[in-house]
Amino acid sequence: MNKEIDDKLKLKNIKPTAMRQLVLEVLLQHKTAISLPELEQKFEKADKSTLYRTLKTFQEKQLIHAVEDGTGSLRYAVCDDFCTCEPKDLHVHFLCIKCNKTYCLHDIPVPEIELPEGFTFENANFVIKGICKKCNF
Amino acid sequence: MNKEIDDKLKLKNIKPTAMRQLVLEVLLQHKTAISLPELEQKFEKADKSTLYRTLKTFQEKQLIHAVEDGTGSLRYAVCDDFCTCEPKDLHVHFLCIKCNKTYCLHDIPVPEIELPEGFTFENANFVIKGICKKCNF
DNA sequence: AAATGTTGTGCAATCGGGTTGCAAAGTCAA
DNA sequence: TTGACTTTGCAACCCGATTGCACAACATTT
Repeated sequence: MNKEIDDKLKLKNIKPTAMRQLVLEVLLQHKTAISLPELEQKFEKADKSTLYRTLKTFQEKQLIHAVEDGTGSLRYAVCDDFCTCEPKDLHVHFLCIKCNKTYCLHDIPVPEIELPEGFTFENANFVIKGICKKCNF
Repeated sequence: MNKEIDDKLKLKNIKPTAMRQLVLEVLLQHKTAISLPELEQKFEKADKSTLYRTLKTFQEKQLIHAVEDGTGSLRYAVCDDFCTCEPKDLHVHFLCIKCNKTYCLHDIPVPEIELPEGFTFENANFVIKGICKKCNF
């Protein structure tokens, strides 16, 4: 099997079943974040709930992160190798309103915000909507 | 009928039906953003699709704005009087993961982000999750 | 290898938010 | 009052997410 894939699974302590290898392969190939329904379409016959649980496992083990891009379905993208999904690892996402793809802007961290007194920070979801490079030309 | 409510409707060119007055009243009373299902519960017998379309109308006329807070349902809050829902009017939202309420942080504008070349900005959704003041004490 | 426990998978069903079609009721102007 | 337009209520539907259950795959112990 593909070395990179098995390495990534091992790195995050995920047992490398056939299903998981396939799913991770699709996730890695896909340049933009992908939703469960989209993932389903990539497979001829895989079961929805299996895919669902595979994504959940990946997410728990911090192999992937979820983006709430407001399209009505959560989208997932592979984390950087040493991401622990903590505040410092958070980045901005971009949803193209034309092609409906969601990009990870890995280089753009979510800006720190000074919250009102008494409010404490746990997590953040920052999605910018607009037109992506491809659709702009 | 309540003067404030009718004024707000008139200001945004919305015909003041009984239903709309009631819905706006609830929205104004409610300190945090409210979802369609939550709104439904505030009424004994109002119809879901009527409420749905009322919210849509309010949103189109920029009386309210929607927040995608990742709870699975859109939440709505009344805009400031002269909000036109343009980038300059965007503010950060805060979702308390304990009481599940979504606050408008009116005073905290969504920070400007320098997008990668070729990407253009249209809109943004920035939700911070954590514990709110009430739940922290 | 057989027996046992644990984990993963497939199928079917359910839940819940959002949305739509349609007909009846209400509004308004001529 | 008539006719055009808008709003409302009801029922149905769509679709993403989630769960229960049984069986399969795998690992572990004897």
